[in-house]
Amino acid sequence: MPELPEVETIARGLASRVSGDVIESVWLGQKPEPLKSTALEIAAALEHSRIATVRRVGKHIVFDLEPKGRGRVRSRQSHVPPTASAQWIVHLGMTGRLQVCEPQTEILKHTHAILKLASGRELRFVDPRRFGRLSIARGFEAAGIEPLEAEFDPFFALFRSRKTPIKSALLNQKLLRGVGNIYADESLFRAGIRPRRSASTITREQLARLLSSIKVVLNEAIALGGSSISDYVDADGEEGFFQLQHRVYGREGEPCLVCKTLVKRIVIGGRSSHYCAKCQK
DNA sequence: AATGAAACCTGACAGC
DNA sequence: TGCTGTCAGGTTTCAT
Repeated sequence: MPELPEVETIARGLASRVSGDVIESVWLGQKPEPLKSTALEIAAALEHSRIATVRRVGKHIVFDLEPKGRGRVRSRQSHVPPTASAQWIVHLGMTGRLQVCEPQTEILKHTHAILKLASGRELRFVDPRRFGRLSIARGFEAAGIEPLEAEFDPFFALFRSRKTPIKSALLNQKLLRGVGNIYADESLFRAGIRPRRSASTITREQLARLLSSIKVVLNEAIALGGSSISDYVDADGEEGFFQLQHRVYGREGEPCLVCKTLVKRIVIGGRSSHYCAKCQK
C-alpha cells in the first residue's frame, strides 16, 4: 500500500500524536512473526519504553525508544555499560496500517498488535495481507539513498552500469529507498523516460531530469497526504489526495494529459507499468 | 551478477 | 448467490 509519501504522512501523524508517550503494555497476535525479532523480543523492548521520536526511513517507520525512568543522568551513574537505544521498526507492506485510537474503538479484523499507552490511548497495527513486518533494532540503518536528499552524483552512479530497466532500478530499495510502483511511473512520465529503457542507456541530462522529477512528485504527494487508491488512510484515518494528480498510473487506455495518446500498460519485473509512448522515449 | 517467476496473504471487483 | 479469475501501493527466495 504505502510508498514514501504515504509512509512520511503516517510517520508525521504518529510523531505528533504519540511522541513522548509511554508504552505500558503490548499485545501481539500469533501471526505477525517478523523477520528477525520474536514476539517476546518485541514486547520486551516496547513495554515500559518511552517513544522519543517517530520518523520515516525509506518505507520504514522508525520509533526511537528510550527506557522509561532511565534518563541520561541515571544511566551515567549506572554500572551497566551504555547500549544504543532500541528502535521499533515497522514496515507496512502492502496493506499495513497504524492507528491511534481510544481503547473502546472496535478492534478491526487482522489486528496484529496493540500497544497500550500511558495517555490512555492505543496504538494498533492492522494488516490484512500480512506482508508488513515488525522488528526491533539498535542503530537501524537502511540500504540505499534517500531520494529527497539525494545529490546528483551518487544518484547518477546508481544507474551508470546497470542494464536492468530503469523502472526496476527505481524500485530496487538497495539503490534508492522509498520509491514504489506509483511514484516510479509518475516520475518517469514527468522525466519523459520509458520505463523499459535500460538504465545504462539513459544520458546524464535525462537522469538529472529524472532525479528532479522524483523529488517534485514525492514532495507534491507528501503535500497532499499521499495517494489513496483503495484503502490507504493515514494515522488519523484521513485519505490522501495525490491520486487525483496521477498522470499515468492507473490510467491505461485513457488519453495522455499532454498529447492525448492513449496511456499504455505493460508488465516489467512483474509490476504494472504505465506510460505514454509519445511523451516518453 | 542479474533477470524473472513464484511465493507470501487477503480482499475487492468483474464476468459468467 | 456464488463461483472463477484477476488484480493490488512490497519484498524475499529460488531457479535459470
